[in-house]
Amino acid sequence: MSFTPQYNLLDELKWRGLFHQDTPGAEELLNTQQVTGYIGFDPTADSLHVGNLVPIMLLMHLQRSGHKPVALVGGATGMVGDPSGKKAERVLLDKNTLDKNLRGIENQLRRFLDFDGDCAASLVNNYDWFQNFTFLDFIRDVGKHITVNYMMAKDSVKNRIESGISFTEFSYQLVQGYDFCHLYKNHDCRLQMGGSDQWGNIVTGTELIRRIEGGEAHAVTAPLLTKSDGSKFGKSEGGNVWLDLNRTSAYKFYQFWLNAADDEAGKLIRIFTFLDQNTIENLETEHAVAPHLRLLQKRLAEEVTTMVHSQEALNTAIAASEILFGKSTSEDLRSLGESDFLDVFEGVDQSEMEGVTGMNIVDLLADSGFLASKSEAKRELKGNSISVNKEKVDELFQIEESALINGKYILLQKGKKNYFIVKVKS
RNA sequence: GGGGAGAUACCAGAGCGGUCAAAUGGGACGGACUGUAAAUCCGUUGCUUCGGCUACGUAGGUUCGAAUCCUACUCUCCCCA
Repeated sequence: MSFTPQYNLLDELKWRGLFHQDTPGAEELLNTQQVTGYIGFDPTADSLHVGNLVPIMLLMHLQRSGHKPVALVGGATGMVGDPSGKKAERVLLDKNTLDKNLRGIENQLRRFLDFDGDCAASLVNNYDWFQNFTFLDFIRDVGKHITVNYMMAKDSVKNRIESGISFTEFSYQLVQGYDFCHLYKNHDCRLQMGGSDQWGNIVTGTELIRRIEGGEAHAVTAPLLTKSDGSKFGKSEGGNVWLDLNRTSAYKFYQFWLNAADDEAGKLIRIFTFLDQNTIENLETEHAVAPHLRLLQKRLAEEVTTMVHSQEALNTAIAASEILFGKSTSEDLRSLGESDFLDVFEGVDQSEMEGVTGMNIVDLLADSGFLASKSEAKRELKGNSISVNKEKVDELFQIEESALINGKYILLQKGKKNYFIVKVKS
């Protein structure tokens, strides 16, 4: 049986900056056979965040190049805790939280992969094969094949020898390693991918496959994403940027990408979109000529928002951005119908209040919950940073009936980027 | 077990009887400039009914007055065994 991939996966990952290292022979395998490869996702929250998008892209590329992706959710490994990259022991999640997290993550993963056809993806949960695996069986059948010396040599363990590591987290690599072994045996899975911090865990898996099954399996890792200023990727002022619309609105999601720094945008657009090399290089050329137009960031934000959410979500996000950051005025705001207004500000924090007319701006800012205290409200007002319905106001400003948009909304703003909506109860 | 040093705002770190809501730097937020950038410059960074009120590890004490002095406790770090 002959197999030709749609494209050379590793070459593709390399020019996109998604390649860190692989095991010898991985490339040949991928170019001559259809390979089933997997990546595991930790159920640490009930939603994935933009950082998880990197492994998702890896799976999507795997599938697009003609191979079969398996997304694994860590119902079992999530109970243990991966020490990789962690400075201290983690708190264990309870079963209920774990279940909720697993369901949330599974639903999100489905969106990115095609579960039909020749390259049909599958979704597995390692709890399924671990739940009836007894401790004694595990240490006899799996633990016997790996020495403690071997396990201690891993960076994830070595880095914790000084500060301490529980037996639980120490065992983690064996549990994950066995996943690979199980998938090898039952799904003919011969590749595991992941971030470069997963290298140690993955190699424990290939080692187990060699010793238990006498087989050969491979690893491909992607570099860990860091921002050029050294801060963690995927955080914005408001914390993590999630894929769940209830946690991070389409508007905020779009803004996250739009705000990418110039020297990051080229890197990010390679990693997080499927645009080809030519298109990206042209965009970069255009961007270099007119950086203020930020074509690169706009295209990046459009592509990713559409991929993760939808075209409609993108449209809303763009509309909201135009209103919030364009040269829109108080009049533009008032010309919006109520449903448009709500759509535009869908992702903006809001609160409900009554008896707002006649209220002083200081009280409104503090009582609505937009600012923490009246002192802060006064401070910001003195600093000329507060706008009501897009017009700067001072400390003496009173809320009039005419300030209500559509008879019930007031748009508060601190600086350029912080918005808040007060919904007036009548 | 013995000896020593320390605990100050988001972080680092001064202050060592009143003039301390607490220097300075970083961070954060805001303003100017700009491209919803970077760099730069400027401002702000405990609460308040604007009378005050709470705050310098915790609890007491000395004093007209304490972040500063005393006592106990808790925790952290260092050295020796």
